[in-house]
Amino acid sequence: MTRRDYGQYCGLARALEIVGERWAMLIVRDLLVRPLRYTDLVESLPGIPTNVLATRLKELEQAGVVERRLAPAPKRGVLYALTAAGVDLQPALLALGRWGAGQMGEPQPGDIVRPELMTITFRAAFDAEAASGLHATWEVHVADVVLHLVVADGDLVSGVGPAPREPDLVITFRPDGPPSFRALIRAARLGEVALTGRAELLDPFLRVFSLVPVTRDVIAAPRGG
Amino acid sequence: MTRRDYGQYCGLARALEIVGERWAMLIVRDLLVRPLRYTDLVESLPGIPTNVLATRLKELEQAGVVERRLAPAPKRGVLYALTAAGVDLQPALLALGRWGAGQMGEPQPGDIVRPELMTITFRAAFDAEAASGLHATWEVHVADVVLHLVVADGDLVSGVGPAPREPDLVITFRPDGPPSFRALIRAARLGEVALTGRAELLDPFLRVFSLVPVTRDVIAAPRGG
DNA sequence: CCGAATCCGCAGTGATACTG
DNA sequence: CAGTATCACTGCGGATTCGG
Repeated sequence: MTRRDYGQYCGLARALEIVGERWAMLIVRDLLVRPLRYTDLVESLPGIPTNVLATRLKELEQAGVVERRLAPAPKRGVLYALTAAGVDLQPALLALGRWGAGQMGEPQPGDIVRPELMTITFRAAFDAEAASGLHATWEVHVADVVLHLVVADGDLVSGVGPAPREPDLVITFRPDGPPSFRALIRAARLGEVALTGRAELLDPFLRVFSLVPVTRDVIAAPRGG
Repeated sequence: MTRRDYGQYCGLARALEIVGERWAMLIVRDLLVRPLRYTDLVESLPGIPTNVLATRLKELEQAGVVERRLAPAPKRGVLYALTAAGVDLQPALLALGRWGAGQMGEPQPGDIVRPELMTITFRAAFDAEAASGLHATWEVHVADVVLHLVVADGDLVSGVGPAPREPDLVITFRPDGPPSFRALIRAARLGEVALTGRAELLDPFLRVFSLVPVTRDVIAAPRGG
């Protein structure tokens, strides 16, 4: 058994053999936002050694999670993107992120906070049930970054950049401290964000993106056998 | 930043700092079946160095994921069990397991297959929608291990040992090869399992525990910003 | 500039032996 | 049963260098 091989016939063990190494899941997370070039990843993952990044990208490509693409016209080069199997990691990744969010306190001084990642946090926080019957497009402006959120009856599309069509409401957040999702929600609750458009869509926004603790599954009571 | 610290304010990064180290998730997986003693874990995780196990247990205890308990009367000693926060990892762990299951082929010679883990696989495979309105108790006998499954209208309780009440149907599987979940389902589909009780509950069993690929989330199309 | 490869020191891991 | 102790090894962190 190689170092990374667990030697068990188990889906979880298999998953960890593929994306369980250090930095691997964070690479997938960043690529869930959009395809990135090598150098984007380097600055997007503060502290990652370049040799480790290169190794992970090869391993993930080998495993069919990531694929190399040629970047389109203006800037030639390589783009790293998720394959379908890579995108399929999203539910697991969001679930892990939700759990971790519950284990987090306030941002520590020195913690990196990148507003682009809110794209993913919005997906993790999205409450499909609360959004049933709702149709709305928001744009969130935070720290020079523009995000868009399109909710259509229980479905969410979130990404960086302006909305594909005129947004119903633009929420502009000028944070004092780190531009985190929490800080945004806090400010929005307190009315400390600027609104442009249909301001009545702020309440649905807060209801649909709440990131409350997930309901706890019941574990079977131990019992002799 | 310490070695295991990612220095990012991100739920996923935080989660990986806690349960991202090698073997950690597999320890949590085994404790989701039932509390175990140190030596149970050693044989339950083939190949784990005992010093690594001891280190992980301390780290997970420190992080509030695992707690030490005193074992009850007949056999004194230490039991390791999940805290509420540890149990909360289950949705993420099952999601990762489902993804990994889709990346798996047939068991390799040398792969360990432990039927107790089917407890977890049943939870991962459980289709709550397909189970709505269904009330049934199954017992699965496979390779000297007894598992129970209690479905009550969209809810599942699965564990090792006999069912808490008389099971509606007992499914006995005597595998030729490795006693995996896949092999069980395959055998059940082909009628190669022994049934005791209400045999008409085999079909619901197969509908509710299928482990089909999850529906793929749509990723936002890349767009300039 | 992009996309790495290379080198070094060290921390985390694997394997085994040993102990209260 | 429930862990420590020891030691070789490998992967990681950090920095530098290199080719297109």
